[in-house]
Amino acid sequence: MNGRMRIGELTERAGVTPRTVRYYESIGLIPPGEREGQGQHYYTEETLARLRKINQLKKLRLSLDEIRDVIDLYFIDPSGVQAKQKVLVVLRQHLAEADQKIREYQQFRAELEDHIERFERWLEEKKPR
Amino acid sequence: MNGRMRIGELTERAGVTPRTVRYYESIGLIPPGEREGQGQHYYTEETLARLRKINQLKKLRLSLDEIRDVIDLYFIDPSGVQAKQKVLVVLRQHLAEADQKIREYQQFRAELEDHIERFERWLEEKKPR
DNA sequence: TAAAAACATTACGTTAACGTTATGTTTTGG
DNA sequence: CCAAAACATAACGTTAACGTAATGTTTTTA
Repeated sequence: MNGRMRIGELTERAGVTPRTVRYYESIGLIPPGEREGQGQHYYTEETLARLRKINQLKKLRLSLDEIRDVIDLYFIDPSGVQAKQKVLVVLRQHLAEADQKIREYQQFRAELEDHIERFERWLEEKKPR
Repeated sequence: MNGRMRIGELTERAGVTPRTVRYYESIGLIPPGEREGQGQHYYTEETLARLRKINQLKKLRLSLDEIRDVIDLYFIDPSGVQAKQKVLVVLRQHLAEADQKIREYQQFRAELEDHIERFERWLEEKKPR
């Protein structure tokens, strides 16, 4: 009933797979589950909370790298102000990148139309029979 | 002089690296250079022409897979009509995909702005000093 | 107490088109 | 003829976030 759980409960409650938990441990996104000697790992409610926060941030399309840069703030400063300020910076970057991508694709699109027209004209000229 | 050359001349004239030539050979984009017994490979003018045509198609942003589907036509049908017709189909697909990408990024962009606004308002409310 | 769950660990696979060592062989120029 | 180019081959690296075996151990349950 308390906050001590094995990976099965953790993953079920967090909505992730064991593979994901272990991967996050391996990259330092969440603390490694404690273990008694060898054998299985035990996790806490705080780790569960971390996983849920990570999932929220993933929905905002933050990468795991970006999440790692802000996740601790959520637990150091419970008000969430500092974390959200930092996330906001990232979101603005993403916005700029999205704008850039849109411009690139529009540019590519224009070139494509140009090529297509050229091809069509070339084929028209070749085929007047 | 004639059309018999080793990889050095081939790559220099085609504007690619030896690695690229060997990679293309390995995926069947160009015929393997002939060799006498063991040792070095010799290439022909036609292979050079193929490489140049491949480069042209790459400028149109065709993938190597897509190029493989059309490259032979350029040498089977010297008029180029069939090849260009096939390329045209690919270009139109790319156009559709570009449009799709643009829509996706615009959607993402809109969501981002939404999130950003939310964050800004949340931070405003928290900080009324 | 023995079989069934659950868990742990290792490692390959996923996309595209080569770049970059590392090492060994062949050809060429003086 | 020998050193310097040029060439050949094999194999790892590159991006992100895990999925998916394969195999072995621990915990739970009947």
